[in-house]
Amino acid sequence: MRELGIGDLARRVGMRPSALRYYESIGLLPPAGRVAGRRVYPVGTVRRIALIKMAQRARFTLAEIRQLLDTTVDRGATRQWRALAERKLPELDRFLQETQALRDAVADCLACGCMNFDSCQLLSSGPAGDAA
Amino acid sequence: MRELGIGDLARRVGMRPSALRYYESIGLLPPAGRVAGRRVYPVGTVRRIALIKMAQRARFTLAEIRQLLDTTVDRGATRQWRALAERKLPELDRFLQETQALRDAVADCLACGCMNFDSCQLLSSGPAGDAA
DNA sequence: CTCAGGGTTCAAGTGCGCTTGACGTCAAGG
DNA sequence: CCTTGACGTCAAGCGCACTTGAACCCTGAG
Repeated sequence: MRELGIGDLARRVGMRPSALRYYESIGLLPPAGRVAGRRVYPVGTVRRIALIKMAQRARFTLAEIRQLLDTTVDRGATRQWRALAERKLPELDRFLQETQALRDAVADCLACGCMNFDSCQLLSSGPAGDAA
Repeated sequence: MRELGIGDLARRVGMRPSALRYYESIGLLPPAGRVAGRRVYPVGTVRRIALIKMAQRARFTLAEIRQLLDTTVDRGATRQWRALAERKLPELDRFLQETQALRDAVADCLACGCMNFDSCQLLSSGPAGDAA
């Protein structure tokens, strides 16, 4: 079975058909082929959706993900994809750093013996530079 | 100046007053003191908001953040805060791992010479375990 | 005194990421 | 033949995190 109906696909990727239709509607998935009016997806779609979910977990919006993936889909866009990926990398790194900082803050806080996160001494200095 | 009006506070933390009122309405900020009907905030609120933003950047919902912080605010809740923090730590770690994985995937992909993220060979094996 | 510039409340609106509902079509099975 | 069930479309709804608008009040500078 090299093609999947929307229900099958949805089950495979753990989403609802409505979500897949929605993705198509916003151009995140290419228009599915039709057989008797019904959508049929090549199995590769499973992988594409896995990528989407991956990027989503990293806080990319669907619009961003569409850019990441859509710079694609036909030939030629390699250059564009690379440009975008290179742009995204530092963003990801920055985000990772921030999150790591929070993680460490929580961990330190636990180790520090303070009463709670809000009142922790360790955090008084660091986390978010004030914006005055 | 040990107390701030809502406008001042908003400016300091780079948000709009409406957001601060909203935070209060959902219990994320304790009810501000009032002077002639107007909210006044102790300067410490700046720090609290910095923490909120920090946690937000790490994808905590405001409801979760409220829990993280509210286990607080009066005495006694230390135990609770610790329990919650300990619960959150692994979540954070998991999230960090996933994000790191995405970052690496993008980086590898750039290095791999593939046409785009979607078609990258390197990713064919790894990212999201299928759910069939 | 006046009035501009904040502040107050409450209800409704916004954008994102979907879901749900109403209604319709079609193919397969009893 | 008729029903069942999965699929189709389209519009509306939902939860989150806020913003905006309408209507009102207060303070203080000119």
